[in-house]
Amino acid sequence: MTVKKTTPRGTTTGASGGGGRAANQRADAQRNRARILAATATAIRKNPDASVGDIAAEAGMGRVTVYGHFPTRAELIEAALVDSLERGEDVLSGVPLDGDPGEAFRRLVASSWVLVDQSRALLAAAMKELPAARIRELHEKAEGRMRALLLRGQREGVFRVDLPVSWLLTTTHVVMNGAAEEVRAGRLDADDAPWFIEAILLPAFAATTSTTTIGEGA
Amino acid sequence: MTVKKTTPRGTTTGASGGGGRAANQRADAQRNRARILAATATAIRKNPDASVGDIAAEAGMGRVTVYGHFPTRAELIEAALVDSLERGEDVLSGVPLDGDPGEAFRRLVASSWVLVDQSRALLAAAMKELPAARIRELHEKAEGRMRALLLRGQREGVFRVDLPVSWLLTTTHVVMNGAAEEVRAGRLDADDAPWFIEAILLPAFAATTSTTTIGEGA
DNA sequence: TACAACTCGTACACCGATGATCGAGTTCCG
DNA sequence: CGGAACTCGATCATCGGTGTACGAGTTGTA
Repeated sequence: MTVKKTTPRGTTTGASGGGGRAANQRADAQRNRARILAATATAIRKNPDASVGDIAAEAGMGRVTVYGHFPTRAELIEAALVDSLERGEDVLSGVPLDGDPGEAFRRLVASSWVLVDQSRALLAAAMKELPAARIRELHEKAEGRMRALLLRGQREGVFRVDLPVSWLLTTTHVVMNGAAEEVRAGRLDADDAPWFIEAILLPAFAATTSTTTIGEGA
Repeated sequence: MTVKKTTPRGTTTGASGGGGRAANQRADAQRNRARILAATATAIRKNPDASVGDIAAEAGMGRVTVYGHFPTRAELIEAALVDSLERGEDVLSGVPLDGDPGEAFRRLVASSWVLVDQSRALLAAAMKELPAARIRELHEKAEGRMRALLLRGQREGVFRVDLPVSWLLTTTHVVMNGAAEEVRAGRLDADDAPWFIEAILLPAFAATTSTTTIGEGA
């Protein structure tokens, strides 16, 4: 009777309850787990649908070893996304959101931009592998923060109220992603991106004070 | 010695020179070709990476028949995109672009929106299959039109000049795509979309009346 | 009407990715 | 130090998609 050899411990550990991190793993196993997660992010960034083999190569280890940590490709992608999002939370939670909504928005966008640029490929990959509900669930916190800020801006008369917050939110996402794409394509310098994004979003979201609209319909 | 049976005639007909359309095809073959193209669009819309089998099923015909018209999956996707783009050209070329740039832009966006909504999935699929250069080449005409309009708007002082036209163009694309995505997700009514798009883009692109540009180079 | 064009189904070879298994080597950790 | 945990490479079965081949049936067109 031979005992199971491969498969460390952690993987996703049941998960059910709270975020019970890796229980009793050996130190180097944890290190490898981290390396796999990092490799996943970069591999996916290079090629949106990289295989587990590609990822393993990127991490500099055997394909089976990766399977030892994550039973399926889907769980691997999810873990990588979760990791990336958690890391992002650490940054975003430090951004002060009080004071002028416009200024706060600007700060939040500047910080978010970097994160979006890093993990959007991962997110795209995850969208193919995971149910949409799970994706939304993971974004909940970051999205809630931005939504709350936009809402406050509306209440204080700084942001326009003739458009629903959901659309402002979508626009924000979309413009940031567009900037990321332009950077990736080499058509935009990464350092200029935050300014380009602000330059679009701030006037677009500004409360219509003295009707600076161009065409003016209705 | 049996003669080749399958494979109609047309496919892409050498192509080299001009756009020599289907030469001597039987009437029903042409009809089927059109059906395949349409099915490709709808199938891809349902599932971004639908197989040739899926497409054939959508068209209500055998998989081999599809291969009879298009030798490879890539050529099928390309043909579908070309067809979709040509159809779009017919619409877009009818939009009057003279007069106030803001108004013209609004008209162009409204017309483009529908087309984007219809063929963006196809475009996404094509991006995975075709070289980026080919994609750009196919968009050349539509993109050129929009670019020229934006440029005129800048020259006439209606659109801001502190951002490059390329970025305005990207923003336009991205916002329209975002709207399409929201519609697909059921979070936005298709009829409202054009207004939502304008509402964002027009103030975002408007010339900064009080010239307080922040970055302002050169 | 008769031929050629076209369609259809089945079947096959090929490829790449997934996920499991085994056996042996290596490394951590008590 | 010694056993357990972990890594590694090779191998295998499986699955799904692509593209090809054949043979027979069906339909447009001269």
